[in-house]
Amino acid sequence: MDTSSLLREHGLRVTDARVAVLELLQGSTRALAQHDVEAALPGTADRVTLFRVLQAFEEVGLAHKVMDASGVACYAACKAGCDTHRHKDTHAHFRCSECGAVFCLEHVELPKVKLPAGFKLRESHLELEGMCKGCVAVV
Amino acid sequence: MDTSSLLREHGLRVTDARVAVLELLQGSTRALAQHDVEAALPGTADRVTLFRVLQAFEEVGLAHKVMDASGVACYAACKAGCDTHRHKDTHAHFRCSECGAVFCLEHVELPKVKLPAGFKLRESHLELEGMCKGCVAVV
DNA sequence: TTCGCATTCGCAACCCGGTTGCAAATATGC
DNA sequence: GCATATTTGCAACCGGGTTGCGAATGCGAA
Repeated sequence: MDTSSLLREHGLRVTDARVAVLELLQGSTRALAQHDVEAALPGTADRVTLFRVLQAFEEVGLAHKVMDASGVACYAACKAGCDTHRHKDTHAHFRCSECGAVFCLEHVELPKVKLPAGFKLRESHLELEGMCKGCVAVV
Repeated sequence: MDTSSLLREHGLRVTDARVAVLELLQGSTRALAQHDVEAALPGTADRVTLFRVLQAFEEVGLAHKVMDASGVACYAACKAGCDTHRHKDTHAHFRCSECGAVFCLEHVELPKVKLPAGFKLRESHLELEGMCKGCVAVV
């Protein structure tokens, strides 16, 4: 599926900024902060536009949003199976404590947890922390 | 163990702000944002002081820091077994999507996960999301 | 191809949590 | 009670996130 069709299919108009960002996300193994996107696509769009593009992607189910260790939002392209109302909900993330990169891990089984009485579970996310391949290599 | 001794034991001087904040955290079932602490202890200390108190608690192992859904830091008193260099590392948090509260869950088993080649795991955190007792009751 | 309208963009400005530098206040050991 | 290292409060700064609004643009219809 090409990028433009993918955008249209999710109800978004096709613009330079959106195409560029979506392709960037799709080509990345890690989740990118707005900051990273700005750096990777210099001069492509205003920071507000990037903010809105990423926000829109999350709303329509084109990208996941995940917080890095310091609380800044990072985005990763969704795989097929996500849509506006329901993102793939069993999802794991790996955060590198060296470089701060966030990686998405697919196919992770999550444990059953018993919650205190009265609590209702909706989603589970497993957050892993350690060193990524690149940083292990450097040290 | 009383609060003052606990502070001294962790190498911190005993001050009004620290005692008040530590007791607040210990008496709370949920993790508190700096904002919450300010609201709970009006006039006790400047926001910078609260920031530094919470920061100090985390450094010496008196409190855990955990991000809420929007990336703001929340703190919860550590149970015995945490120290300066090593916080209890298998820990689960429950975030209420209604009120934003963060609860700590003890005694949760985490699954083994196989990471991509070259990655090194150090800690795991399970993040659960849903509705807390109070919010379920309201709806 | 051109037109019209709804959407999107860029800018300026604002908000808020987090953070620092520094001088005044204070906890602690003697 | 004194000296000193730590802690506090203030003012100010920072950066990510967010909004309002007029200008530019995508896209369906003519």
